[in-house]
Amino acid sequence: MDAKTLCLAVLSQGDASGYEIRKAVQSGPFGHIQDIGYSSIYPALSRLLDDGLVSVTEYVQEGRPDKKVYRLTADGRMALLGALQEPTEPDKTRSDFLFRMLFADILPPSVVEQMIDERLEEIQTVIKRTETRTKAGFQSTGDAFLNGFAAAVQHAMADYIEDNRYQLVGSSLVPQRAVAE
Amino acid sequence: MDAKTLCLAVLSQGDASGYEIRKAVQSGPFGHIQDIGYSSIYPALSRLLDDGLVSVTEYVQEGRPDKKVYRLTADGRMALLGALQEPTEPDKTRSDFLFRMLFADILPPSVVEQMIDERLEEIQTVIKRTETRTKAGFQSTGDAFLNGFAAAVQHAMADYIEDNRYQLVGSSLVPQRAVAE
DNA sequence: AACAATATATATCATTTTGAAATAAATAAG
DNA sequence: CTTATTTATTTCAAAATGATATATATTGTT
Repeated sequence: MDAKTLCLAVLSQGDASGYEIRKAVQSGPFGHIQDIGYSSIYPALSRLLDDGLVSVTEYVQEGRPDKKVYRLTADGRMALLGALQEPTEPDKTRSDFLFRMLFADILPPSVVEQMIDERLEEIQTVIKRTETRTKAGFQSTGDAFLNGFAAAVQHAMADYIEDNRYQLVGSSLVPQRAVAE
Repeated sequence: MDAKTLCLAVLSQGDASGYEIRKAVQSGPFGHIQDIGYSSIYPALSRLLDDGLVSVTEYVQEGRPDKKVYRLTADGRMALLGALQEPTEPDKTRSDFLFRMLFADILPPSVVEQMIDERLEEIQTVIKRTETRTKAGFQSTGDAFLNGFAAAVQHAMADYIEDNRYQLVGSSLVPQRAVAE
């Protein structure tokens, strides 16, 4: 999703500043499937404001920039509804980890081992996060669905990696020291 | 991975033109985890050429632009090796489908149904592609690992969606016409 | 108590990436 | 015979990314 739609989506769950939108995306249900930085959020909010899809209230603060809290307008709500019904593009995954595994043959086994261990830890972290969220309860059906989805996929990944890592490291053609001979 | 590294990676498996690099990424093992368009490839190749990481041979053709076939240089091979050992950033998924499922409550059930069916079909397509690739054999250990990984994850996703779709559609709070009042 | 780290909050900039279109002919499919 | 696909590169506007700047309150650590 583009930054504008993502902002609309977050705002549909409650008013928020740009800063808070970021937090919501990072730690909320969107976290598994989207990422966004300030440099996308703030321009997006400006354009949404120009287009009348959000309104803003400025809270003067001392010590930090004034907080601008955005709220979805009726038009904004319609725009979100519209965007949600546009054709979906296929899911995409970017995996630095798998990219490297493609070259496991030419990497030192110890490096491959470490990458695998790190990836497994990452997965465990995500799994724990989904469990925490499950215990905390869900705001919507979709939220629950997504959390379960994430858990299922993460488990499948961890299982596969654990069951097949030996293929990558066991068969390496480049033992750590043999080359020098 | 950035476009340059991805080009180096493809070229490490054999010489190729920009056009062929795209094809290789689309249909090869990279396909599951990377995507790249011409508008990223060609500038990347230019920069790699400037940096001496690839060399080029131009084949004059009639009827279509001259074909420029790129080849990894020794420096290029080293650069790839280096890039592969840089710290990996966490995997990322972008899912238009899941994004929409978060809002299943406020979408017409028929629309949600259709999105789910389409997504399941997409998954089946990917599964078939992995099966084809499995039968065709693999170029490397990593290739086999990745194919199996993709298969495992796709199956997990399909299973989860099939087992839990009723949650999304059964419980819709917004029957198709109620909003207008 | 002093100090470091993190959280709050927005803005901006250069670099990359993306998606689309322009161009043009050969080849495959119907 | 006509249409669709494949081959092949280039270019452009729009969007996203990552980093940095700014400045203070709050929390955590020794």
